[in-house]
Amino acid sequence: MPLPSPPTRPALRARYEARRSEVVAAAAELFAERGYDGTSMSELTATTGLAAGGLYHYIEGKDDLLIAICEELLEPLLERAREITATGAPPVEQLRELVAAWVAHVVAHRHHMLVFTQERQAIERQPRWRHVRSQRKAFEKILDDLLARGEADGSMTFADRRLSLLALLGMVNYTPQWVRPNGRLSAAEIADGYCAMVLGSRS
Amino acid sequence: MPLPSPPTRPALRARYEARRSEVVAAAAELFAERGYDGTSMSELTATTGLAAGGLYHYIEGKDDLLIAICEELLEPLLERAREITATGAPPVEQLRELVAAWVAHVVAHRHHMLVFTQERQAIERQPRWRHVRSQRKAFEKILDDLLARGEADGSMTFADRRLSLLALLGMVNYTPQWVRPNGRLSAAEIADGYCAMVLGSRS
DNA sequence: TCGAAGTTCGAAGGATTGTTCGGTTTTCGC
DNA sequence: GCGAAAACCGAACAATCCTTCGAACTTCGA
Repeated sequence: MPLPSPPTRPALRARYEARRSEVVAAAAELFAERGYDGTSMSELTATTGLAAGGLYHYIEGKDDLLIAICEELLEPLLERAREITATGAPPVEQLRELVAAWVAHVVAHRHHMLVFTQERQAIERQPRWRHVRSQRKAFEKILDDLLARGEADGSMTFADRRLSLLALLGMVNYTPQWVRPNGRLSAAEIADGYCAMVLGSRS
Repeated sequence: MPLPSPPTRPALRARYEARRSEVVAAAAELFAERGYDGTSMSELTATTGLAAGGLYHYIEGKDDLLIAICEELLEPLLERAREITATGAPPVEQLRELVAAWVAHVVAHRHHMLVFTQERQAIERQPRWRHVRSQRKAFEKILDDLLARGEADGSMTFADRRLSLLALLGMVNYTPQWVRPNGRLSAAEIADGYCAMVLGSRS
């Protein structure tokens, strides 16, 4: 079952998708602030300017928004990660590049990320959540493989590689909870700091 | 407004508190699994065995449970942190001790911790949430002061002390999302790994 | 054993929520 | 400018959900 009424005329398709993305962005901001279950559809109609009926022109339901937020967040990140690991650069350089892109992405899409990390239970009770899960798993595997290659060629040393991976995930996932736009540290500085801790601070 | 009917007879007080704590524990497990707003009171009556009316004998309302979970989690942790920092031991040793106690606490109370970290929005919309906030702030200040003392006496080195603090918070807060009872790593091993990363892995 | 305090029940109420649907207005292609 | 597709409205619906309340049952102290 696709969207309630996706336009068939190609010329209108772009406008439709843009408007839908606006709705998803508004939902991300609201969900990040009040929580998924804590946000009512009437709050969403208020911030989008659309009435109830108009809103459902762009989404299948409230669940749909949650999945859309996660996919909008994970898809470009996963693609960038695959680009970086395909360069053939040394593992340490790849890691620095990947963490930099990752942190920048997380900071730029704070609201999406907050929903992704804070609404795990709400996401997991959706029927379509398995796709989100597979995307997250794929990203974590890219990271783990990268650390494994660095460990194998001796350019990285870990007391416990899996723990270092989990620690890195923890640091980055926590970032949107404290980072502010125009904050003291840039995304690149934050990423550098994280890499230093994971790699043992021997630059 | 205290609880609906706290028993005045001292002999019954203990039984009452114990039963209440059971209810809070059951709520913590449910909230951790399904989310606060995603859990209905009827699910709570099902797992506690109490009917609706009996349940409200021990709690003021659903909000009360959320606050109780946070306080049961933070109070003993904060007390332990104060004990450790009052010993006068060298900062590095105090940090190792504190992180070990912290991780052990987080692992032992996974469900409470998951509610505390995942239901931030639900907590912040409660009227009584300021007490929880002050306890969290107090704990973070203890940690920050400890790092500051270590930096001051030269026993610790940070590229950016605040970033190291936030990274540590991220690692530990993320732990309950992946840790399993009887998992591969003990709480002490996890804590050691975290300390090594924050302190620069020069043991 | 008696009376009171404590505990539990479960149906009912009041409020909110996500979603639908018929109709109206706007926009686009020709 | 005409007709159809698209966009939008908003009242109404069905389903939950949290909480209350009066009554019944159990336990304790004397």
